[in-house]
Amino acid sequence: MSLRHAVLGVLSAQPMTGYDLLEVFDRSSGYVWAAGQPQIYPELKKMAGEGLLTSKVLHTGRRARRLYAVSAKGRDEFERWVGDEPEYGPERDRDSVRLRAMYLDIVDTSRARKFFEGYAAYYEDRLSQWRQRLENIVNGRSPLIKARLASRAADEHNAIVAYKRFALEGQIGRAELEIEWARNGMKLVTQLEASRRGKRKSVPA
Amino acid sequence: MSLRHAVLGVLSAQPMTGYDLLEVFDRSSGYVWAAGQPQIYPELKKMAGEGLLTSKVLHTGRRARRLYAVSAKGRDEFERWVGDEPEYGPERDRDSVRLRAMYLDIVDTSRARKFFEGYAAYYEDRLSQWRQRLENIVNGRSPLIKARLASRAADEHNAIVAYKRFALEGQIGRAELEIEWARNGMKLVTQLEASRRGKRKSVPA
DNA sequence: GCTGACATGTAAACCGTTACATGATTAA
DNA sequence: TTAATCATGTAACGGTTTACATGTCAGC
Repeated sequence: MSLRHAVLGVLSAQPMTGYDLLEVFDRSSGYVWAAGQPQIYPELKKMAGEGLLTSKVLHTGRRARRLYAVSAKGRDEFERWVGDEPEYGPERDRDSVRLRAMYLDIVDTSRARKFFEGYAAYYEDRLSQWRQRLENIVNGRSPLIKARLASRAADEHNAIVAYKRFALEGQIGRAELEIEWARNGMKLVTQLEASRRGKRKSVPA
Repeated sequence: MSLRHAVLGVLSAQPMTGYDLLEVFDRSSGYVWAAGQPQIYPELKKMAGEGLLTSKVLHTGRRARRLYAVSAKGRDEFERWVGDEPEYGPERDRDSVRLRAMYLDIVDTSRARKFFEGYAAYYEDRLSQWRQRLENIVNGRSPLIKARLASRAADEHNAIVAYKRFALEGQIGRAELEIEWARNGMKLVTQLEASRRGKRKSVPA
């Protein structure tokens, strides 16, 4: 149930519409929480209903848009959540990639190699996204970080940037590790191919 | 929807009851997929209904137990799944810990430190579980790996063990990385505490 | 007039979690 | 006899995904 906290985190920098939030939660944004459109709109409505958000309709040129902002209650709830001990749910102990990797012996080596290539490609993509986001945060070019810093005291700026940077460095480190794992996986496939060939040669001789 | 594939993977080593599977999918087993009891039993029933598993009731001494085994159809489905290109769903781009870490500036430093300590403790626990499982697999002491090797040709044993080992080494590497990240987080908290104290001292002077 | 970005939603299905529920067997 | 382990389930709820659905506005 972190979607609402992710929403509170983003909106605490700046009021936004559902459409704006969709962009932030898009997988390619480099943010650490992904969510689709059929999740965002109902959640915003629900949160407004619970008093965590306030909203008003804007009529600026284009079609009417609803702008959401964090209420005092929302700020409290977010602070409570960040400070609370996280519970480590079972979803952290579920990894379909590692699960698959355990059984690659039952498919041929070309499939196994493709599997690792795809995994590396996936994390290379994440890596570039996260690196870009990190850069935009440390050099203050991201509109969101700009708005956030503007709303906070100058002596807090250091910590605000430091934690965001640190979280993204964690993502980057993980991505690098997974890419390395995948590369080692490709090497393993090659080794297994060689040892199999070796055996086949020696048996018929 | 990997629970069924996790089940097929485990049962492909050896037929088992739901209760046995629960032990394997328990978070402390060091297996790479966690699932609870209200998930396992209905899923087994469903899979048997779809012809992926066969089952028979055992009356050996204790209370009647239902033993499940992978059918030919189940074996095919599992092979298909392992060989298929995985789709990388949005759940891979969701990390409530990193999300929280981004906003630690709004809580006091003792909370932030506790957060990182808890995260390190969590992965230290995982680490010891995975290391133990890895050891049991490479030295062939795990009953599951024994059964699996017994059911397969000798020239396949090498690859079977190698992939399982490699997957677990991936989990271990990730755990080590996360522990290091958490330790660096604690250092960051200390640094931020120091720089804040420094500022407070200099301002009233 | 059409395409693409803007902007917001609903419905059904699926997966997973928490809580509830039951009963047999074995060892202390 | 009582607690722990064995053994199997159901009900209600909550979160996520896929597919469906609608309409505006700007630029080509």
